[in-house]
Amino acid sequence: MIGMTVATLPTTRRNASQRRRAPEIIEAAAMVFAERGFHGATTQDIADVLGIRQASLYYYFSSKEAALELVCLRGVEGFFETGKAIAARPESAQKRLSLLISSHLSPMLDRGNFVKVFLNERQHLPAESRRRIGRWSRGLERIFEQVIEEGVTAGEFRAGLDARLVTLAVLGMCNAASSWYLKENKDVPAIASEFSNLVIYGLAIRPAKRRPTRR
Amino acid sequence: MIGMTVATLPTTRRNASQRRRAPEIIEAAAMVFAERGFHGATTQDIADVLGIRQASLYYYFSSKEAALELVCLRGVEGFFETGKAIAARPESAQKRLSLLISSHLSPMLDRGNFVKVFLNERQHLPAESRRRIGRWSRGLERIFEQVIEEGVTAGEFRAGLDARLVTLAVLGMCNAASSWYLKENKDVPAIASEFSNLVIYGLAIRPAKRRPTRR
DNA sequence: AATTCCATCTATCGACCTATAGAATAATTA
DNA sequence: TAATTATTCTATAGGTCGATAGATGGAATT
Repeated sequence: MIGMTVATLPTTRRNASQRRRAPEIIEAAAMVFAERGFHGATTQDIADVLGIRQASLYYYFSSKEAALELVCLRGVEGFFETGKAIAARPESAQKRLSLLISSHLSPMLDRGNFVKVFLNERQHLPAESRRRIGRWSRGLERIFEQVIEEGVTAGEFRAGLDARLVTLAVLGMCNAASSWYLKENKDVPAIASEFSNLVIYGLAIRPAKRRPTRR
Repeated sequence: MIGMTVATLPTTRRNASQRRRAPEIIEAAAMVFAERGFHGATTQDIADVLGIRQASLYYYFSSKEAALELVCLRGVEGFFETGKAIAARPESAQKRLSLLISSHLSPMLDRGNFVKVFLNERQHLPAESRRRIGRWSRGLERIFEQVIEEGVTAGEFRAGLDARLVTLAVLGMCNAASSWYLKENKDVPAIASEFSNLVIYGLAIRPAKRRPTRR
């Protein structure tokens, strides 16, 4: 359309990544939203982090809500896919649940703010994108739930447990980490290991009855 | 005190509860804050719930932040005291931890919105009241942590577990319930029972090794 | 060198929201 | 019933914030 010479796109068309600073801008938004919450944060706050003017942000996103959506998308991305891959492995339910816990915790290392914003602020997304993103997280819940049920039918886990409640317990436990892992001095593998032990032993069939160590 | 006959306060001084609707107003605030978050909610939203004018609210609280503080106070009240009482009982650590979990979950029945607001919105309190309220919740964490440590030294729980991480796991698990217990169709005793089992079995010393049921 | 494009800037509008002042009404007490 | 007190109202000030329009300067392209 513009600047065409002869054929289609003969010259080294500058189709290179437009908005080069986009990742930096969205990271700043994640940081500010994580710290103050979506409604508590102002676009001015984001601009301050970047050292640019408030209005300049609108070159990178069309609205504050759009920025939230970008942050939330990076906050969920990968969770469902890796979860699905782990659930499909040919290993014991114990092993798979343990891996699910690890992989659920690991994104906190490199994109903790994104995950935190997704967890706490997704309710403020406009209806449409909220539903879209909500599907991902319900999908992930189903993955956990199913592995737990498989563990029960395989005889690895206690019969009679409520897989739904256990799922909510495990996810609640893991997700809470996003709110304290910066303050506490614990590294992700240590957290994953402690949580896995708690859950795996907690669900396991107890081999023999034994009265609580008196004395 | 009230209804004295002769001496001080000759007439039936109307020292009765001023601001009669105060509990109703603060409940409406809790509901709105729980639903939209502190900054996402407007005083108009609260007034709409009550069917009064926005400005009339200021007869009941001096600022929106003051309303948040009132809600948060009811959201934490009792947790620390009952926790302390349970921890002091002369029972096994298992039993006490189990009771701590139950009692931590039960306020969701009658004041779920207050608890939810405390958990999610306390960060937006003015610095002073945030610190004051923060002390309560750190106190509660210490109670859990100590009971867990006592369980280890008593030989009820696995040696080598990280009591701090387990505390954060248990509280994360329980607190998450405030965000889903209305949607999920689970009653509080069922949740408490499932969570207790998970945690108590998860921490318990396993009586015997047993390889995962192959086939 | 001229042109086009990218990124950021200045300036500002309009909407929304908290909080105050003071009038008006309802309830209670003397 | 009159006086007093409690509650809600109207009106609006004052501030903040998101978003738009259009200008500016620099970099890349031709």
